[in-house]
Amino acid sequence: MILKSQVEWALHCCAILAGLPDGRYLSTKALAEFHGLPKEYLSKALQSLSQAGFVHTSLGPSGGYRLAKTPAELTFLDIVEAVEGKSRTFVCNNIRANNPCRPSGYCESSPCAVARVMWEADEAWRQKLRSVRLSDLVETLAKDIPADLWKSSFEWVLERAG
Amino acid sequence: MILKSQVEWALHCCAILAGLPDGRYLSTKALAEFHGLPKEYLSKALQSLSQAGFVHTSLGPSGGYRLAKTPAELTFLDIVEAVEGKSRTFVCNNIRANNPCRPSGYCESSPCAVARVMWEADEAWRQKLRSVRLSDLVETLAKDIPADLWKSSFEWVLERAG
DNA sequence: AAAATAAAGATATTTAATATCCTTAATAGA
DNA sequence: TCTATTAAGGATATTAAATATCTTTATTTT
Repeated sequence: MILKSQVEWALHCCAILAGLPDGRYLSTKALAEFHGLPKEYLSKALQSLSQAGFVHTSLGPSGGYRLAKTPAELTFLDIVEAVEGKSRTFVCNNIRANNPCRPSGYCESSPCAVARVMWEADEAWRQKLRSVRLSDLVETLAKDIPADLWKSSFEWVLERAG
Repeated sequence: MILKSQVEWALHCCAILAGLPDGRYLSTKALAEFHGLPKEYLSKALQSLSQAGFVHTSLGPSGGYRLAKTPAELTFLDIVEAVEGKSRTFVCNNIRANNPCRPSGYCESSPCAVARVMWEADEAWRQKLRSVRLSDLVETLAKDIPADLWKSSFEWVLERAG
């Protein structure tokens, strides 16, 4: 069980968009080039963010994406769920219902105990993702690299932002 | 991203094995029949548990599986990891390394900030799974179904246990 | 009018999950 | 000793999901 690589892409793209000045847009092409990703496929991840309402889009030359919310209003969970979907990572097939000793017509009152635990773990995962904001990520990313690389990266981005 | 259904199977099988009297074994055939699962494929999940050292096996007629530890010594995480593997659910492809502004030869000092958060969430998931023991599951399962169904189920199992 | 863009649908390609089948070695019981 | 039954593991097939690529369309800026 491994998350789609699109999750990683979307998080990095949002981090870049977070640094974009108000009113400007960054295209799929620029985001793909900056991260060394396949443009067409990255586009699908960005479409997911758009459908979830986390980015605004603009058409035509100088079009592209910008965040629809402030970086403090966006969490990891928002972005992960936009790309990966909101369904739980454990699916209960209710195999207890196959127990040959069951009276026919017997019906469970509650979800399977196995599923309940797995879903609690899933929720712990989501809770952690919910607790980290995009603004936290940007802050950490900035600390992790030399200031001049940070600066030149945003110059590179701004040259391509419409 | 969804866990293998074998995870669900392994957890239910361990719960049954937890109720098996000392020294007795339950075969793949019986476990598959009890849960309505494909015997050959379930066998692979049980082999994973065996390789991880959580069950003992016995060959020949009246052979099969029994737990290698007490239900209190086995956690959800043990069983999930035996079947699903221990690798993290988020793989970092280090796409920050593709940043065109990077000086060649530049080397990161720490893992990517995106990955660090995703791995913390992964760890929260594991921590929750680590906190629930097989004995807890058995207790809950027993509470969830009528006592007579519980009893007849174990009679069914014991009739087939070598 | 021309060029660039996002969106979305169609279609491959690759990888992982889900099986099934077969052979081998071990073992219990007749 | 013989037979039936078992786990283990390898080989292979099938199905579903992830990863891409290509094309068309509508929109918008210049």
